[in-house]
Amino acid sequence: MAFVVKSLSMNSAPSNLTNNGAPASGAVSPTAAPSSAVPSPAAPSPTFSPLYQQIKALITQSLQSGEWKPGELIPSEVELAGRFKVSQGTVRKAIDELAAENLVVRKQGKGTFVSTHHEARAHFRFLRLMPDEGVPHYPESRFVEVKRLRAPADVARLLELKSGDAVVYIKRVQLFDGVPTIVEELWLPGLVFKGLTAERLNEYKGPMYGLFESEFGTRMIRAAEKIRAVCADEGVAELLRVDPGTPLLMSERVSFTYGDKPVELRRGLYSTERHHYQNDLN
Amino acid sequence: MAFVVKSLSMNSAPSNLTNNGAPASGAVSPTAAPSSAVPSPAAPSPTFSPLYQQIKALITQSLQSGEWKPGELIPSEVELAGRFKVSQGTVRKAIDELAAENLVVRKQGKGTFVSTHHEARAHFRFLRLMPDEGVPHYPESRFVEVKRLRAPADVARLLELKSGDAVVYIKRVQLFDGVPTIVEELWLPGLVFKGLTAERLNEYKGPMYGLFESEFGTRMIRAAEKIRAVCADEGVAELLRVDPGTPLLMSERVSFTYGDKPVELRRGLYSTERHHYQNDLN
DNA sequence: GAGTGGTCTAGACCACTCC
DNA sequence: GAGTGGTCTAGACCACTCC
Repeated sequence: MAFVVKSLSMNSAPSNLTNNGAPASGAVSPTAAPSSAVPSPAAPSPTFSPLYQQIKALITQSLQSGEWKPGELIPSEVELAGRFKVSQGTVRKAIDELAAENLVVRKQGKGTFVSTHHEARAHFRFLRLMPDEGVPHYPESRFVEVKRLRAPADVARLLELKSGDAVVYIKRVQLFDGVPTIVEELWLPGLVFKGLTAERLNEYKGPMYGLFESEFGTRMIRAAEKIRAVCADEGVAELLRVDPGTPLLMSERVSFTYGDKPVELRRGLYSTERHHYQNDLN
Repeated sequence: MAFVVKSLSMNSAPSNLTNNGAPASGAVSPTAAPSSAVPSPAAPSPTFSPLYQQIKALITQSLQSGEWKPGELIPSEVELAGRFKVSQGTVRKAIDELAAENLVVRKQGKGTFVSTHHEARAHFRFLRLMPDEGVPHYPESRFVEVKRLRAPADVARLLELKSGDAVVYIKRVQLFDGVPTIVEELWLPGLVFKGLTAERLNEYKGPMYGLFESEFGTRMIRAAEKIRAVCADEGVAELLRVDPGTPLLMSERVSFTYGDKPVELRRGLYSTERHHYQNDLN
């Protein structure tokens, strides 16, 4: 891993949790008990945060620090409840939200697992281009260019870097059933993706996010995409084997890891002759 | 309303709820009680459905039937728990899911409200075209054509009608700050949208989904969209005041009401000169 | 102060997986 | 049979709204 995160001791009771909700731990009996024994704090905290949100933040830190790695089983709800000295219900509510955000996956009877990009389930969460006919599948990659350069101003701004900071630049073509369909350029922070080379990319089979997760300790957890229509210029037309002037979808995507930190800028051109961008509005 | 839904009597105890989960109502005391008094059913139901899902279905029926109308307050959790003879926690879990699906909106201290398209919050759930600069706002509509016709085969298929069934056809241009940006065609089932005329559309201010909800008892609750890039033909170019051949986004959207019933087909062409289609991948 | 949704606990039992 | 997440209950108290 390229970065270090101050690790919390998860094994000691977290004495800094603030229970500004319901009955204090251990101070309650099943029959109605006077709660006046517990002195209430001076005033309701202005930065009120429910216990389960605090637990969620602690679990997220363990995910981010790599204490529990992608694909691994995390401790059971009962065990986490014991560690954090809260009820199972509170842990459950924290994990519910993490599952809704796709950070973990629950499997009844087995346990809760850290999400990973190394599974079919995850592949189409970020790739929205679907074939008009036939079964969706993952495209083949051909890398056109991989190099390190200094971030241009617009790239630096979107990645929250300083203009001129080192970035890794990647250009590739993606093919479905041998038909070139996507041309895209990527920019990644040089510091985080030190050692990312064309060789590493060519060796690796499967989505790049799997490689980023396994080899660079960086998990993409959400992305913001802006889409426009453009015409193919000559260079792109050649790569996609279409006529210059053919209309293409243009996507600009910024992907974020933990803490809403942007760690990838991707600009793609999609041929929509035999594919379409699928979106469900819920 | 153009259709009739068999209404459930919500005021009588629903005797057909199946509690195939935990302790039977009223058969449990706080101290460990023998549960053998409750005879277990012959075998675990093959179509196992948790109680809260059954409650959710009952609430959804009340929403669909118009017993609780868009914008209105629904009964409190405590009251619903009493009606359905379940705990507040079970009602809460049912409503949690309905809120996640945007069918209802919870407001702490006030109650739970039926969602409506008559509020700023809802407007941008289906309109994803955002200005490159400035604050998002709702476009002005100019109706080009409104007529009734027989559904072509492709339209009938997507709306789950028979080819030749009556549909309402609408063509309009939408303008942001006076600049024509969207041309779209809509097809609606004739039976449901009886009486929808150019006059009604012109009188109405605000998003069409608000009109559909208030005047035709049909609420759009989700949609599936497919997006492609195309070139403007001469007719569209004139309406959008762009050069013929200009690249445009083409969206085909099918919208669904309760029960996953398709009730609108919309085909739109978007100019992305000063706007972009915004999508967040979570 | 009364009513609403929101949080938290403790405890029981179920569905499912793995041995 | 033991362990996991999933459901359900009852009850307490909190944050927020409205009067």
